[in-house]
Amino acid sequence: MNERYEPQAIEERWQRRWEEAGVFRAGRRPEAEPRYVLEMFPYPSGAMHMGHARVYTIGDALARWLRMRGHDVLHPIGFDALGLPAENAAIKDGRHPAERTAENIASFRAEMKRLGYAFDWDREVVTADPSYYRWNQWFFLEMLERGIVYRRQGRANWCTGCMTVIANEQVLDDGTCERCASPVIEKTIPEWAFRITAYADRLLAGLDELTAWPERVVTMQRNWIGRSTGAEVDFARIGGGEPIKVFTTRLDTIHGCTYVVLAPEHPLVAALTLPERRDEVDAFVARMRRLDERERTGEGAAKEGVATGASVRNPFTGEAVPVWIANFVLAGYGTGAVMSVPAHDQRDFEFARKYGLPVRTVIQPAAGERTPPGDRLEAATTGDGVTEDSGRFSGLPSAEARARMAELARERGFGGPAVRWHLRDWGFSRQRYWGTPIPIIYCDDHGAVPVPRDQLPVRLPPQAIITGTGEPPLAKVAEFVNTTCPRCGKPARRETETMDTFVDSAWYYARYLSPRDEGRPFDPALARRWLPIDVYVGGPEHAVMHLLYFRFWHRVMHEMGLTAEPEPCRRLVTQGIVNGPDGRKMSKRWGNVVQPGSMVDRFGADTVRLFMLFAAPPEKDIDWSDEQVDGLFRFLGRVWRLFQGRQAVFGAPEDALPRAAGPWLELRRRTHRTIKRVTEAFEGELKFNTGIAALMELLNELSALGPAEDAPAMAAVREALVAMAALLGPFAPHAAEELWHAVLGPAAADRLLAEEPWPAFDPALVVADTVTIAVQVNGKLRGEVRAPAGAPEAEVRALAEAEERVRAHLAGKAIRKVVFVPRRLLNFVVG
RNA sequence: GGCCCUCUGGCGGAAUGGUAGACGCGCUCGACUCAAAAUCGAGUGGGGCGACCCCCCGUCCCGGUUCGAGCCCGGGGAGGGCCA
Repeated sequence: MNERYEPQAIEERWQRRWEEAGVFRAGRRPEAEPRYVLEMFPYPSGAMHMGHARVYTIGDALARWLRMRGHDVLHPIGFDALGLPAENAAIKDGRHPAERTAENIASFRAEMKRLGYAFDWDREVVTADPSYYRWNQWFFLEMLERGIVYRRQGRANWCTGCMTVIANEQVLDDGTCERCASPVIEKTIPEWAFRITAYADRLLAGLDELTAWPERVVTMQRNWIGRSTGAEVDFARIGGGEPIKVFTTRLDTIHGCTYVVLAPEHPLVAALTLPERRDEVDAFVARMRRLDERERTGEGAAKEGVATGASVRNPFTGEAVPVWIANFVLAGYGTGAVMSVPAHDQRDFEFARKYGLPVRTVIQPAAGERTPPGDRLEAATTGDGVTEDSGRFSGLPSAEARARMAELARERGFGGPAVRWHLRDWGFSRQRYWGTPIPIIYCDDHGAVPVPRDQLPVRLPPQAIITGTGEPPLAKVAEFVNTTCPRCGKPARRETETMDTFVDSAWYYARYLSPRDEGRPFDPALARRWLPIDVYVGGPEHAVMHLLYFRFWHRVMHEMGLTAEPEPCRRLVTQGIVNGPDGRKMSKRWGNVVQPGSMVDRFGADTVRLFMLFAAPPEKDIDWSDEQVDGLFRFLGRVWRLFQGRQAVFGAPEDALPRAAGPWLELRRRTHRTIKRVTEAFEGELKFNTGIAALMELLNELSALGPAEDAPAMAAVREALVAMAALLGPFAPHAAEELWHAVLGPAAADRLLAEEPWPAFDPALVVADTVTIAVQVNGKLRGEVRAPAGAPEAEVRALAEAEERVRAHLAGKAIRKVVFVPRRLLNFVVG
């Protein structure tokens, strides 16, 4: 070993050795229990940043540890290479996204290799590669046949000048196009969608099985799926026509309904509106259409609306109530229409007061102060209670009223119990270039015809001109668009929209199983061995969308018989952000960006890795800290010098170990306790920071000891050194290899620590034979005594009472009670 | 507004209801050196203390349960996340 710790001198060498030996290839231990460790694959925009270094370091430590525990480990990596940022960058600098993406991937790959991640590079998957996205197309066709993919009418901003779809941000406040100043109208255009709502109940129920997912993520998914039970009722239109369906969770309040509100996009708006109200309504609707959901219903947005002049009949009271249109009702949720009960819903209350609509109290609290009549109400009372002024349903508890009223609606045929979901179907067509082409051909005679499977992949034409105007760039590539109908052979046009990139990330983990498979997306036999993923590490920002699509897709694959279990992943670890040294988010704007690459140059990969793991537990945010990093570099330097200074023990015979005594026996205990503590850092909650701290403690103790003179002492030191090198393996793998080989010498020259067994501790050595017991008087610490670990209460009490300080606090007081916790504490309760 | 999370030294963070502050950073002092860097050693929650012993206070605040609460329960505050 070198005299000094110089990471630059060793890291590359070990990376090469690992690669040559292929130690990180999955499937090398067919007899062993498999483990699949996965980190969310990166979107390679620009260079790798600290956030990436953190996820991959966390996953890598786990993967390396599992390998040392004897498992056959699958730890693959790939690149999420399609998508908007690459396309936008291409628009900006005029380069083809494929070119830039390839460069970025090469840079990521190099950085990852420099950090020494134990990836099985043979399985690398790049989603921009037609050999990957052809399977997106294949799944699309499968799902189309199963009715999971369908075509629906979506809404989009259509510029009457550019004759194309444009994004919300491109529409100016006056409703004209940003580039050509022509009016923008809302147009319904067909789009493709996944029927994820058909899986809502299963996705919800499946959450119960995800016991090793962070509770936060499970809750977010539950809220996003958002099951609510209530009732649907029809409000008949006065003057006839299609009734207005409303969904409500508070049917018990319907006798207090004083108006009905529709979303601006509700299909009946135009038909309902009286001629004298039309101008005002049209203006309002037009204005609302230009705002997205957030702007309409968000914090700052005032509740506003307009009356249509029309009325509908409350099916329970027979009363006519006015129909309004308002910004806070969303077309996509429920039926796009709500019954408003201002007395018992705050939003309805505010709206009613603003527009002078009547307020009628129909619920009284079960106990306590009565709710005043509507005209004297200051705020809505929103809780359940007992109905009043509700005809034959008066005097019922809310829950019972709801059930009975829904039942009546069902009997009479104007509604009934209903369940609503917040979850919407997943519209996945994009008017973009850099995505998976949707394998559909439009024929004048046969409509939308699926591309036959043997013609996949439908490749992205490289010559597309990318403009970012909203019109699909593929539409301009004649060679791509013009084709023939697979059914009749007549000229036909290809679909020019591409798929959302969430499709790519929905199933990539399965492609890693057999990445070069040309006959199917992956090998189901391998899926039975490796899936579900044992640990999935990634950022909490993916808690809802990605992880929900990922679960959805897996369920579909499960139904197709491709996977054995319905859920894709057993355990999820969400890691925190790496902020700049100033505690702010790393960004060019703050000038606080620290590149992992430059840190590897300065300190070596091992120090950077140690920092990521030592700064805090994985799920917490951390601030980059040069001082803290310095400290970890120093730690490795101290470890290095320790080994340097103890070379005399490298050859010590193991059989002398049992004879270690005195401080050397204490050292052995410390060694075995350290093994236990570091092992625990990987089990259950991940606590790499305390695991590394335990190694630091062992180092401190070892450094404080004088030279080992006899065989047992030398053997004890050697034992500690070997353990330390091995325990360091998952955290600082390069230094660990070097140190481990230094101690073991030529005998181990052809072995690699990376695949050695994880050290075991001797249970007899982790329990101390003498313990320090705290002595309290009335719960306050007044001393401590040393006693044999198995000492009975009486013996410890005698020792404690002999302590002067304890005696002083006991003097003149009567001992009422003594609490004894073996090995830990003795508490005198005096009075 | 709803749901959820967090709050411990100067800083990052440790603590199965049982000695609060492990470990690291920073800082102070010392050793080595002509000097510096590097390294090594000692100290480091606040207060009463010149020093020791010792005592008091201390985990956002208030209350409770308990022999004993950073941890459990109730109420409040501040900060953050997600959703609207």
